[in-house]
Amino acid sequence: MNDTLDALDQLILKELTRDARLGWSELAARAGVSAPTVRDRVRRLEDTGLIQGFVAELSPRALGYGLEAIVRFKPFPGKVHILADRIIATDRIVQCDKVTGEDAFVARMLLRDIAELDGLLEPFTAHASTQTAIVKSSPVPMRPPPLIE
Amino acid sequence: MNDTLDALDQLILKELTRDARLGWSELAARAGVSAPTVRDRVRRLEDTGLIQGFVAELSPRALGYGLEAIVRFKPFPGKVHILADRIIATDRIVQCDKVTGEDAFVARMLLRDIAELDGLLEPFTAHASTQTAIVKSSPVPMRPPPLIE
DNA sequence: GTTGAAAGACTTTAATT
DNA sequence: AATTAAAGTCTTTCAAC
Repeated sequence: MNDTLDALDQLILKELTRDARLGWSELAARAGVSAPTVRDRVRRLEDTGLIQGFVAELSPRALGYGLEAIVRFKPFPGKVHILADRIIATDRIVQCDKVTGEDAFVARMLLRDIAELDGLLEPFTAHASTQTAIVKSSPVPMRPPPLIE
Repeated sequence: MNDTLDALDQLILKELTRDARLGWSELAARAGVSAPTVRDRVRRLEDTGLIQGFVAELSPRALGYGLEAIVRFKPFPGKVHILADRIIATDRIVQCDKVTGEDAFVARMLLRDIAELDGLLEPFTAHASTQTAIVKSSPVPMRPPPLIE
């Protein structure tokens, strides 16, 4: 699965999870090795799938989404599949997991304001009951997994 | 809050949310403008806070985390603050939101295997009751917000 | 697996439209 | 606000250790 991360790999991952646009030479300087070396390491980390990709993170608030909600969906009998399809097709849902238990899906939904909530959930009323919680703050904004071997 | 995104901004954001390491010249070619122009746009998008940062995404599975759990915490009276502190200090919790309702915190936790669950929740038993759901799949892995103005 | 050096490609600045 | 051109810098390849 993963051939143990040495100190260099760990340093590279730490830097790239902070700033994915760091150049090879800057990364090399911080790591105390040559540019071709870090480039090689990163390519290997990508090839093994440990680095899944490099992405820009956008601010929902700056985009006009004033609210986030956590919505739990409890599917009606026989509706699990169509519910999943609807969730995937709803682009205001920016994250969703299928989980054990009665509330089969847990989703994160973006709202311009609270007035939008009813309308956004309406398409799901035929397929599931929902429970909604409004996000008041995010004590742990998405952060990288601890690096273990 | 945000001075409307024109077609160029939108294209740039779309590309950078797919590959944050794209070079200016490649981005410029895809957008049909010059390199200094895209560089300028991206700088402005960063300055306005719309682009929060560029990060490498790591694979929890490739790091040896075979399971993910969604844990809901219902704090005991007077324990909200210490609970929040413990959550923040737990690096296996890679995301946590404080939400409305009885289950004041909703967290995403990484587990090497199911045997770890009890031990990881044990430190919280003095401060909250918990409800745990195991992630079976992720129909919507974290994706960018829809771009609106 | 890592390095150093050279060629080539990219980025950045500044002047211009 | 975007472009061009030039200077500087970074990246990449490859031979060597």
